[in-house]
Amino acid sequence: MAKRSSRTTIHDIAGALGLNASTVSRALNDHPAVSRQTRELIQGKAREMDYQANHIAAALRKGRSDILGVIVPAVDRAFFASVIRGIEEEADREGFRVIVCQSYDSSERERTMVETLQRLQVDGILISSAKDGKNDLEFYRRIIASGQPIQFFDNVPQELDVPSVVINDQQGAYAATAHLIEQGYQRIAHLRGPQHQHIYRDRFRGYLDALRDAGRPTPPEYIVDIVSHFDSGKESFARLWSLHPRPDAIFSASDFSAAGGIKAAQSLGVRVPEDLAFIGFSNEPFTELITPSLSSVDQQTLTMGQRAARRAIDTIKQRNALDVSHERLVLSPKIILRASSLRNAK
Amino acid sequence: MAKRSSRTTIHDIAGALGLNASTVSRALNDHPAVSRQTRELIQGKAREMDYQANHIAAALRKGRSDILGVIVPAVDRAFFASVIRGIEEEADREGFRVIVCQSYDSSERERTMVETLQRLQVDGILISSAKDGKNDLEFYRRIIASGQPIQFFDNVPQELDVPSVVINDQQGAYAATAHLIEQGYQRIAHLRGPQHQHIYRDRFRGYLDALRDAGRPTPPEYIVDIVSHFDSGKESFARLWSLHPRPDAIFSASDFSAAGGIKAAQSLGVRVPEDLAFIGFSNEPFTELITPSLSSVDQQTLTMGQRAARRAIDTIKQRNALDVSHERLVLSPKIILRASSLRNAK
DNA sequence: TTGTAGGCGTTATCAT
DNA sequence: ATGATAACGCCTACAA
Repeated sequence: MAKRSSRTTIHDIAGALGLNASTVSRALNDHPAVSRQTRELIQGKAREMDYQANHIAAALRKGRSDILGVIVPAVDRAFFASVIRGIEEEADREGFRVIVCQSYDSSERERTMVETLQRLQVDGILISSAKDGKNDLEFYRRIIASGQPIQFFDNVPQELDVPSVVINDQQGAYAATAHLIEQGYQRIAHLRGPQHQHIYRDRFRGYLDALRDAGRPTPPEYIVDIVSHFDSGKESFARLWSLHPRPDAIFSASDFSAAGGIKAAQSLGVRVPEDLAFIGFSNEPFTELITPSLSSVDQQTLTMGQRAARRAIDTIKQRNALDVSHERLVLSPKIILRASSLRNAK
Repeated sequence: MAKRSSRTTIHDIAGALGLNASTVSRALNDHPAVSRQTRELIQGKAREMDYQANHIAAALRKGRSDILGVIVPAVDRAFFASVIRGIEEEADREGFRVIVCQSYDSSERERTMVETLQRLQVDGILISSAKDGKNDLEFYRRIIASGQPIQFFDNVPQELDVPSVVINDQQGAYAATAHLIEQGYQRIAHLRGPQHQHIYRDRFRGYLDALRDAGRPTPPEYIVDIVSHFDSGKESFARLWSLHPRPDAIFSASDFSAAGGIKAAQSLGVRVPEDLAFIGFSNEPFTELITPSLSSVDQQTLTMGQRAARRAIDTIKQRNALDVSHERLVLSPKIILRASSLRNAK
């Protein structure tokens, strides 16, 4: 091993000044019990010697790392990128760093990442669980029992009673459907996401409730199963358009499928929203770029990240105090109305 | 302080087994000089006692953390999200963790993040510099001189001779423009990004070169300055469409502006690509969702991340050996042809 | 093959 | 107000 270009340590500074390392440590941490003189002397010398505190050593000693670990399925999905942004903002404010890991929606990988983060001695872990249906509840229970601060958001393993921040999918779906009804649409179809995921079950339920509350029937053929993708929307449109009577509005559990549906409709000369209205879910960035722009349900991603981080940090700091945040925080989504569902828009 | 729910350490295991901590350490690290028997005994006990290695302690001792720090302007831009994914993939393969920080395009914040990462003792730093034009070259030079492995990607501070991975913007712009020429378009305009950023200067140059090589003139009024945004594209279209003769194709340095231009064109009944063709830059995810789908220049983001990480890791591992990676790696972009620029598409 | 001892850089607890 | 000392958990010469 070549000699590491060894950084200056508090001992180096102490040596150069004929002082003790502990004094230097105190001075650098603005400890009150150090004279103004020596503090300034030390801080000056530190700058001069280009001193960089060794966070690792401090973490080892203090038993905390001031790091938050975040696990999401993938950072390149707009939803998670935005939640992470929220987490970062809040963490920053509190002097925490953030490590981001991706599970690629594999529960096994997710568990590996949890262990990795623990080895790194992160102070808290924030997780949006992998959606492969293979979550190991025992694994999570053990973590929680161990006292390790952990905070879920977005997707929470089922039947697990854990602190979490989620949005009310059902409410969002209800609002979206009710909006279509208000606009005067009569036959409202639903592109339904995979029902083994509860977020999609909730969206389906919101759709049903809104129709029921409006006294509308729900012809089963108006409910089409999709996966959240563009092509899925194209196919679904074809299927729905072959029905009699045809639907005149579609609430899609996915923006991507809605966009696919719009494109397929337009290629047949169907006018959106005059002949067929669309509203999606997630408020993906592209929704305002397509023609017509796509109405959607915003999931308050920034807020979700901020809240999740704040709760995690609170838990970390109050390890011994009242444990305030073992509840589930439910955020209200917000429907964003755009051209694809507005009859009177010019 | 309440007693930390103290994790089990190698000493605990050693105690439980009547062995020495160093033996436990060796066994856990598969050191060859430990008998099969004791190794298995120890590893079994470790599992039983739910032992989690303390990465922090090991990092302090070994002087390495196996962590890579990444600084980007913002994780919620598709470009960076994808590069990060590439970095993660490669890092993962090599047993490195990744910490992601955001500069929000503030050079000052970027410097703060660099210092934070150094305090965390990351083994290497990857940066896409903030684009506010306030990069402190001296700051970077000091880091490089200090021997800290650092690797730039995408946006590199000017006049700084550092290891970096970039794409060839000029080449991409050239190819995009040449494609429009090939398709038979005669009067090709350019939505030009802010010229204080070299990526936009390069794109402009590529555009000019392609026209020159094809023997085409370049009427100055066909060059319109934009910022990379939707509305900017709308305005630019209006400006261009008022000219005589009107352009029949537009190469935009930004996908967003191209999308804005398309929307504005369509609202006037202009047909795309028959009356006016468009090609953008960046291959943003939404490009295939809008109507017509938008041709664009793909920036090989995943590859960029992988290469940058690989080079950083190589540097880290070869601290003493031949320093292979102080060069600039230039990736070739790839033009993606879609309906917005294809005359014969159905 | 295993044990001993020292140290990575910092902070907390004594004592002075 | 400052100094001395020990300890955080791990790794690695070196010794046995």
